Amino acid sequence: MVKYSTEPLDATFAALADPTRRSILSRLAESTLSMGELAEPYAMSLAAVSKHVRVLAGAGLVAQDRLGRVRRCRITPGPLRDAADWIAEYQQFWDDRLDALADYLEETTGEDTHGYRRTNHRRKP
Amino acid sequence: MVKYSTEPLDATFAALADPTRRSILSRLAESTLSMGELAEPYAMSLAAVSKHVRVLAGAGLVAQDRLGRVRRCRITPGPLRDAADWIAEYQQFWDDRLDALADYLEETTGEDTHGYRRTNHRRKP
DNA sequence: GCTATATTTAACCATATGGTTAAATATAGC
DNA sequence: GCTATATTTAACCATATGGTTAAATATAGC
Repeated sequence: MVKYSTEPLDATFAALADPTRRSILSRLAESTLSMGELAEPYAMSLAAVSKHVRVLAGAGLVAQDRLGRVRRCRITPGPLRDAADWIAEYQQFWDDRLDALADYLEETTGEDTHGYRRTNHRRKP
Repeated sequence: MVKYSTEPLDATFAALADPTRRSILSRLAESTLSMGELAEPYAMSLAAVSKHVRVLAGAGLVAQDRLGRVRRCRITPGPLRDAADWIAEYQQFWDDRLDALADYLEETTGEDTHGYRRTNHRRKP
């Protein structure tokens, strides 16, 4: 119903969920670009691209510097680190797939190991 | 207007953009859980949680095994790896912040270095 | 078979999202 | 100052999202 907190991670992941926005970030990783340059390759209006940049800026992923009448965009990757850190918590799962499968089988066959299965594994190798 | 491709990354990042869904993933990283167990801590209906799990399952992040009338959910982290890989492309930016700032200043002062600024830097240390 | 339990599905609602075109704003440059 | 250019903002629209309650479905267990 209501938005709970609009945590930074919400905004970051939501910003990354759109292919146009990922493309924009990817291009800004190569060089800074004005709005016009940014919009050129996409089959949508400049106004639409402007909105996408606003979403990225709202998530703190992009900043705009005004140089005269042109707005030059650059990437500000801080929030990406937090997103990467969040995901990294799960890295063990794709590192140790067989292990995870073993745990899963163990669990579904009924053993009582509530919540403490992978305790002795290293989180970040 | 129309959805372009609904690429896997779109679905993955969109799924991660909701705090309830991140919480669900986080809990499923500890152990598998039935729908009822999953829903218990949240201030929303079981139907709402069921929808969240559907979104996660649609993104390939969660699978459900039917054991009688109970659906036991488990994490399937494959898509997380792809998301992490996507983000990792930008890691140099938060690794080398000062370097990036230098490049930015260089660019805004007008040097013609189109697109090949960070060429000699290691992408993945 | 009947009843209770676990879960999903349907119908609905309010708000968010991603796009449009047209108007507004601000600086460039003569 | 006037005109062109770069960009944003406004008003609008269709669809998606995240929630609700009520009904439907399916198995458990006597």
